[in-house]
Amino acid sequence: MSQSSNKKKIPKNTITRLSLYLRELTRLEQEGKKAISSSELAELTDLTDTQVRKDLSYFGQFGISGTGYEVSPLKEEIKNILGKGKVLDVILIGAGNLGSALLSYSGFKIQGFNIKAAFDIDTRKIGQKIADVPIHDIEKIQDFLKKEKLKIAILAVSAFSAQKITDTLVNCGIKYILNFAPLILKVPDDVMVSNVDLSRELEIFSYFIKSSE
Amino acid sequence: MSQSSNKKKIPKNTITRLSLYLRELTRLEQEGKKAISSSELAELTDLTDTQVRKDLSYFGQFGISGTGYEVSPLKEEIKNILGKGKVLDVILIGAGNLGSALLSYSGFKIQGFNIKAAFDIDTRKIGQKIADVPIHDIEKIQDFLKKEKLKIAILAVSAFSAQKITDTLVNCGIKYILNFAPLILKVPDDVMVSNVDLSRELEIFSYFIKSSE
DNA sequence: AAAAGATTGTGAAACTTTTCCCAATCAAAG
DNA sequence: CTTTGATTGGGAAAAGTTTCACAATCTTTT
Repeated sequence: MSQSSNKKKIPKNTITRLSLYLRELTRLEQEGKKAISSSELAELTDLTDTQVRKDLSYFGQFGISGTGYEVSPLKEEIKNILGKGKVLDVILIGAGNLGSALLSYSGFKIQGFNIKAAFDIDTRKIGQKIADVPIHDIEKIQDFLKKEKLKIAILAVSAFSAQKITDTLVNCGIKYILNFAPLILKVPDDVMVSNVDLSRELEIFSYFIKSSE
Repeated sequence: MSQSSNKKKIPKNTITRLSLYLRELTRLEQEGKKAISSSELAELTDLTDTQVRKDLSYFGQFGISGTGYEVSPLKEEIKNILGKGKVLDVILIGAGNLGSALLSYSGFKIQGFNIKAAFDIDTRKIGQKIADVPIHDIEKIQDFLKKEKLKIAILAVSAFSAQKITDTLVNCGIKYILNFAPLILKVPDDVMVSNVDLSRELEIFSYFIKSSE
């Protein structure tokens, strides 16, 4: 991705942590809390106060010396930084076990992501709906993306078919892929892939168990 | 003095990448490939040749100058480093949408992880089986863990109940938690938590979309 | 109105991870 | 058996990230 920047370089994990701050601030706002210090926010997110302040400092000065940060305004700032002003439409490829669970997962909608349509190869699923999302024939992806200019796809298909589908998606203008298939997708430089590999997470535990024995 | 610990510190991501190498090597072995160079392996994993060599060098010298690495032996070495000699039993808490999908997900078993039992609060599910895994009353976790000495739990419950269940798990000797609930779990220092937050992944995309506009 | 107390924002230092680079090594060819 | 070519392993440099430390700033107290 093109890192257009005359500003300071922002660590990758800062973005991940902003997301964490946003979650806590949203909760705090609901609980009626007005202000919070960096050390309180750090306590809630298992980070350090310096880390919180440094992360925020990449984007501006939001705090008040002696008091801390006002919850609501800071929440809005972070929402803005993360581009969460409007609902983002995404498509889901693969309505199997995992895909179906993702369709039913309310978290996406709560967080402002709308699964506009799902696609599958299974004729028994095509035409049906899961959690109000229609499941289309996977052959129709191209037609669909020609009309709807979406940029994000969630890929919940087998490792076997993932690369072929990815090529199609990239061809149709998809720029961001959340990939659940256990393989490294080959994409052009201007396409961003984030991998969620469930077995890998356990494998890391396995290493630490081994190391502690 | 003289605590001469010769162990170099191993970067956290090195372990994650080992897992990646293992996946590719397993595939390559099946395809009958005998040897591979660091640059070929890098190509397959979207990394650099130096990175591959450096990662492996933390654990020993497995390569042959001029030739590269022998696929099968290297695969075995990494399996060993990751402690994947034997099947690891885990438990799953929460048999809702996501939990059910995880129970049906064949990847865990393929990778040597066995979901020994699932636990839920829903009386309609208790006593049933999903993908051959019995679902027990969540109240029985303590009894179960007293008999079965497992160390890993997968937590697929709501954010609301996650901390309370975590406290119970930690009390019963669980040391590794793969957490799908969108919150930061508070655990003692000797317990390791890995978070999978699906909305957060999309949020990161959202940031980059915003930045590129 | 001044002093005491709390907390931010940020350069600089410390630490971590990745990348560079090349001597050493091994295989294959001449 | 010597040269050529390929490739590793790892020290050192570079790049990236986190932590430290403290002046500046705002609030509260006296």
